[in-house]
Amino acid sequence: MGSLVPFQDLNLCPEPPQTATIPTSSATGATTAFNFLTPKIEPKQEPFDEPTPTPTQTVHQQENFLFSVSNSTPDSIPNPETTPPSNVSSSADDQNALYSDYFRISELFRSAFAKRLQKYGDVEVVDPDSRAIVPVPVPEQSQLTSETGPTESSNPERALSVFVSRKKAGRSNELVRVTNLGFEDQRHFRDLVRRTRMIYDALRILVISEEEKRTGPGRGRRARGDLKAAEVMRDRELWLNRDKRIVGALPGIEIGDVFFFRMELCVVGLHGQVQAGIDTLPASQSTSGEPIATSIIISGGYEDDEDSGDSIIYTGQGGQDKFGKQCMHQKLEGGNLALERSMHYGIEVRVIRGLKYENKVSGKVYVYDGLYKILDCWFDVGKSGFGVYKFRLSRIEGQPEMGSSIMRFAESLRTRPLSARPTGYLTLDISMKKERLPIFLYNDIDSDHDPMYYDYLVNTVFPLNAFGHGSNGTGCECVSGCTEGCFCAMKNGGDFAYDCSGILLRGKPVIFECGNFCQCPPTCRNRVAQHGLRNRLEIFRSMETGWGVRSLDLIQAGAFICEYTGVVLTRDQAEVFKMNGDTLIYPNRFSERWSEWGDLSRIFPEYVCPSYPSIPPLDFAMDVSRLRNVACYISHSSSPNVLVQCVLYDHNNLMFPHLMLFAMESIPPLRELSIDYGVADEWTGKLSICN
DNA sequence: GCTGGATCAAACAT
DNA sequence: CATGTTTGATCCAG
Repeated sequence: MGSLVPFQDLNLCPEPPQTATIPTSSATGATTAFNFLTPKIEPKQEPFDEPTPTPTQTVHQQENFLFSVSNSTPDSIPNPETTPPSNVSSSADDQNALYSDYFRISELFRSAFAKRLQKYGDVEVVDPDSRAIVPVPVPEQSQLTSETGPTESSNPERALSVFVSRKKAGRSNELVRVTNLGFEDQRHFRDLVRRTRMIYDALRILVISEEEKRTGPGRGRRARGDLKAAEVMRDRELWLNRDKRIVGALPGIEIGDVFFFRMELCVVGLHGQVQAGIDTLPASQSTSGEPIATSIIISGGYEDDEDSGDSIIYTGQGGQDKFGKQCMHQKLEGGNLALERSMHYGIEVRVIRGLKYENKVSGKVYVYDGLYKILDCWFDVGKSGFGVYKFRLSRIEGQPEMGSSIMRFAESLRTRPLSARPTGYLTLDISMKKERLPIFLYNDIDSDHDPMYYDYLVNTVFPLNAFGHGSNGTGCECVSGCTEGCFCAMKNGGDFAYDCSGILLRGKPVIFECGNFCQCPPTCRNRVAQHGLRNRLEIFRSMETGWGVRSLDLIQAGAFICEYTGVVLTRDQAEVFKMNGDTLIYPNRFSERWSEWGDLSRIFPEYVCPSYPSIPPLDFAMDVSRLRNVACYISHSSSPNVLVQCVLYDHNNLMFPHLMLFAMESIPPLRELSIDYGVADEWTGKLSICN
């Protein structure tokens, strides 16, 4: 173990392609087997060429060499990433207009939601009066209003205040259930939710950092970025699911999704109350004049709750003083009445659990745990001696495992891995203590030990001449840590790339972290990726993706995950290695997901986008044949949850940046990580056809 | 349309 | 760090 193995002896493609099954119906989109112990992609065109547009590529299966990429006519398979939904508009001009507006979420959602549901999904209007669920067609979508946005502001400082207009729209009173979404629609809504949450996070962090800039660091009360971001998005009608009151599952939201703020739940429409635990269609808006409950949050605020996972005894609301002590009897009104009525009509409720989580300084994280039926309702005397309403809820069967129990399980894995999972671990640290946190290797499905046979490479190996290029003495002199406007901040375009807790604010062509030539301490906020792992990772074996990577910790959106390491080869060197059949990575192929992260200018044109210096295209390859790190086992997805960001810190040669991986969304524990390797998307479909 | 009350927040002070 | 305090935003009922 741990010794170098000649590449001839390596079995890089141990699995026949037939066993590399590609999921075709998973709601998470296509996480496919693209890493280096699973089928190898052999590009036909020159590796250093610009990546060809994905719609023109398809993948064919070959006899002994697995797969190859070849060109085909562009019209073969439309790429959902670049092709606007075909059923949304008819004329070419409309298509173009829609495409250019693709990222304007509100319009997209309004049109896509109404029309897509009409075409693919069943929308049922829930009618309590008839005690039946009646399918009805979705009303014709109203004309898109083209708003004239606020006048452009050339001053970035003013950008935030410009966001807020005074237009408000309430929630809809139409009670609806969404079912039978096709794969494409699931993926569409998933991307929509993902983009919405990304905007929310970017805005939230922006508000906090702008406020900090104004008042100075650590002075006064911190701005409530969670509230402000939601307000801005509501004014811009960027909240999801406001035009329909959805009962049951929400399109684009999966069981196990984790949210960091209550307002985030409002923004995506999972739960519309800022503080209240029971969300309802209010009596005043219900056709029957009765309130109907749609979702609840169980968060530990009521002493009479009893939560055993699949079954819950949930206490109604009310009867508490301002400190949360029961001080009077509850009444059968509002949310309590709504839960009773939902039980009466057999309407299921979404359940969200609020959990304390160590990574979060205060407050809670919120996990969507799926749908529950209300079985029973009674009036009881609570622990404090006052009357409370109680509801017995039971989880509907056949749903994926609860996110909250996965989080509990991950917690036990972190502390006592061997007692939580006695068998299956091949090693409890494949990095052999080279990383600052151990990386588990786990396989409970076959006898493959392959990752054990490589030396672990914690830092990328650069060519010697990488350090020769103008790298002498260019650093800051901030002895007590970098501040706004310092030398290193200017190198990054005036702003640091990270917030104070190391969250990536905004993707850039390259980030200049402080390094050897800087006077600042290791704790400087401009040093993030160079410090290595912050989350405990695990390489695991799966039926779907061969080897994959997941985290035992909850990863916050924008957080650093790990570096993608290897031995950097120049173009000439790569030619030689390629002939050896070595496994090479071509960084210029990675899809540039960093450009999406934190970029508000696509949504808010008045938000002035700082201009970045152009950097030379990535013109190197990386050898991972013998030395590699955990990143090499991350699977490919065309709708990934991890992005690649170039970072420099130990040298200043723009030709050879570090490839650093950051989370594109909140990633729950034990959910597989994925990168967009930039390979053709269609081979997902092709492979499933071939198989 | 306005207003006030209720509400299983979130951040900070103690 | 558990508990209290402060500042909130939204929704709904009247």
